[in-house]
Amino acid sequence: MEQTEFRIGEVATSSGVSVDAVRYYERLKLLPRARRTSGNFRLFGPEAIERVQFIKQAQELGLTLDEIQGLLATGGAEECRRVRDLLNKKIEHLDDKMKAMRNFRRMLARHLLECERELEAHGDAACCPVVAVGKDRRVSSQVRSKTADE
Amino acid sequence: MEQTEFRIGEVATSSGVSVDAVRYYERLKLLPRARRTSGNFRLFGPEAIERVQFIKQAQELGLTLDEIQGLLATGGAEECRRVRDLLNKKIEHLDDKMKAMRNFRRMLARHLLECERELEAHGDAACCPVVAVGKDRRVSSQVRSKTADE
DNA sequence: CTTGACTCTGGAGCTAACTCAAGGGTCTAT
DNA sequence: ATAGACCCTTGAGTTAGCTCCAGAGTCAAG
Repeated sequence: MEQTEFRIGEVATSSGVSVDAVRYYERLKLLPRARRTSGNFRLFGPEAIERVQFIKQAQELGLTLDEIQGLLATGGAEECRRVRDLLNKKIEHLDDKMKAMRNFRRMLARHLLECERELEAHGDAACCPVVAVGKDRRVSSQVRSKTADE
Repeated sequence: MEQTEFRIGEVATSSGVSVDAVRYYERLKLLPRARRTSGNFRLFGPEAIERVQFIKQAQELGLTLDEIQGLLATGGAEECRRVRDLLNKKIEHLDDKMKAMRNFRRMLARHLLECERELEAHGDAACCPVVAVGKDRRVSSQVRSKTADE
């Protein structure tokens, strides 16, 4: 039969974080306070595991625990609207980021190509061209006045 | 005529970081040590600005200064190969991340939809469904044995 | 009822990436 | 030559997100 209660260690290992981290999340209210055994051991439901995994995922994409916190509502209509707005913002943000990522990827790929051409051409005498990174980007306009415009 | 020398403040403001950060990058060798005026003021060339911008970009995509450091070679063939390999790894990594991002985006979008449906249907009596995040993801398999397999 | 693995709390310590402060020089416009 | 904006170094402080520790209690198996 399916297990429905988990002690902190199980939650931790089955979602790939430390028990300390789980307690930490609880302190920050990213997890609802777990109920306890008579001996004061935490008992989590399976949704806790899922939530920890959600947290990890979101984190890897650069959200802070604070932002993640915001995505995890528990309330009624008011809260729901707030979460909806946040979701919208976050999605937009993700879209921007994916675009930036594609650009950056292109840049790296270009450097990679240069790198390989250089090695091909000059072998052990090659001189890595990646140093002059960003060579072809418009930059340093409006750096004119040293006493900058307020 | 084009300006070709910049003091630290110009580098900082024109690439959107603090002067402290610029000095910090120099200490970490993300920037080559700048030459100095007779009065010991740093003088940077325009490539410093570009490099700082590169750093910022990379950072926003989740690279650490350490990793970025690795991408900025200065050496010969050996180094070039190292950078090439790193570039390859990073590109692969970026691809993974973009995929994860698309998934996460989909998840958020789904939550958003639920959120809106709920608000539509129940108005001010709505109860945010985002709490039960990750509901439809296969999870908590192999959480069987409490004394985990080493 | 003992043993060994697990858990508890509270608080200190750690890393990354800065930021701030003190105390003192430099530069340039007037 | 002086004011005010800028810069120097050294070193300490900050925030996020944990991790580690001590000292003590709990739980399941044998």
